Amino acid sequence: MYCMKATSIRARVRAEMTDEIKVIARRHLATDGANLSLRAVARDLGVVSSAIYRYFASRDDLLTALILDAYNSLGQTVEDRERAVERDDLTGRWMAVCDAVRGWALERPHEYALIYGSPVPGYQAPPDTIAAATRAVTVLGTIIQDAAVTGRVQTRTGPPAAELPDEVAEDVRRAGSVIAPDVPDAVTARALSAWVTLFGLVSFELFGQLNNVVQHRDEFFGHQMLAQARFVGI
Amino acid sequence: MYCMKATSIRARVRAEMTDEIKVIARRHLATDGANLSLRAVARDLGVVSSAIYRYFASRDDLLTALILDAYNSLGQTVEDRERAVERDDLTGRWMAVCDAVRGWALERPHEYALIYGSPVPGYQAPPDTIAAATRAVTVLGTIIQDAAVTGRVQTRTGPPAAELPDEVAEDVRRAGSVIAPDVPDAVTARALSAWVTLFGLVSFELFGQLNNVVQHRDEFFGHQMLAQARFVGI
DNA sequence: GCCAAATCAAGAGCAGTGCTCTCGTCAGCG
DNA sequence: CGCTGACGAGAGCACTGCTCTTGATTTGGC
Repeated sequence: MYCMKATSIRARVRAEMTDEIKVIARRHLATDGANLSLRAVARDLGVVSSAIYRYFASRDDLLTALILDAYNSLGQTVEDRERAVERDDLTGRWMAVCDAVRGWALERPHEYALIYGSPVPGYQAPPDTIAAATRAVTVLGTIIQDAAVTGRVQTRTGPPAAELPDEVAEDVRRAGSVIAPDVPDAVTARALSAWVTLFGLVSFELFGQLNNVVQHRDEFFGHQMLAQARFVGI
Repeated sequence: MYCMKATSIRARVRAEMTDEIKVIARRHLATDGANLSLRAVARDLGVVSSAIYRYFASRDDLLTALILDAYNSLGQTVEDRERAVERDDLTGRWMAVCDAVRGWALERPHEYALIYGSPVPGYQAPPDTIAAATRAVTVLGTIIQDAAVTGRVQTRTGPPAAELPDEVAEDVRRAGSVIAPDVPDAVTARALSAWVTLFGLVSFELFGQLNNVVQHRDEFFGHQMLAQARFVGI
């Protein structure tokens, strides 16, 4: 019978309502900026403001839900775009990741700001958030892992680099232990650096730090990220 | 006579009042986070809220003033710290800049977020703001310029790097033309990349993206920035 | 030295916000 | 089929940014 469905009717319409709130909230985020108004969302939904509180305990709760969705959306996008590249094309895979991140960010600047901009006042990252945040960087880990096991990673790029201090080696090893265990620490360290550069550049572009400096955004980004690939050693 | 002073008494107390408002606003920024309340500032100042509007046309105006001050404070700090290093020690000068930026940011996280985090909703950068924002990066430009004129810059670091596309070379040349005219375009491009990495890393640290990943923040930062110096070619 | 003019702080008030509490209503569950 | 729990509406509180008016105080020109 219908009533035996895994989710009761009540639970289903509740989930639908929750989704609808998030959709409208995202729309408001895209137009009005970061200062999301619960009351405005309620108005758009044709409902009184207090009704929202049946679904989200507070405005911060709503924002947290949007943050989680954003991390997952970015992660999904990166995964999909990277998967479409031939496995052997390591540079192509890295560039696909970079383009996916930037493209996603340019399409949803306010959602990007939500997760990679200044954290909201009371910024506590729930555990499930950090799991979702890991998805994108995991893709990068897989790339350098593949590079390492197929012996196609340069361990020495550039002039005699500084040796890794023990503390740094420790951090780097722990960070790479799960997804990139066969990658030399020095390469993992450079990959983390490239990761930072990727998001640094996207943030600079989105937050206006490149205004009046860089005109050809696509070409500049592409070149710098390619240089990062060479720097990492793939 | 006293009355002949260049600034009238009125103008002087006005400047003092303006400063006092900014000081209290900065304090509120440090404690309460980014959502600065004009009324709370007025309360702390022992004045009614509408009185603030004699000195700042709006809350955004106050924030803009704080942003300008923050840029100048950061620029001043970077300039001072870099000046203290011996001119010939190019790596030391670069590291001093990096440490100055990070130290300044760690001391005033909310002011850093104000200028390098997500821009406030209606984000229009007044012309004087971009001038102040240039101070810090100018120091970096001077370093690579000094490196270039003394012939101590590696133009080829690492494996055969990608050639600079014309559009990128154009942007890079314009960016470096004033303060670093003798630096090869490829080096300027890498310096810009290092600059992005510096602020990317500071932002990641401040905005919580390094939580549960990097434990030894000082050592990690120091190593990565040293690696950037090598990457740039100094 | 006086007086008009400019400047100032105070207060009331408006529209908006997040959030809480209460109160009928109605529909899904047992 | 009846009950109970979830639900939306509404009022209300404390707060916000901002505007306007009012009365006091200072300033600068005569």
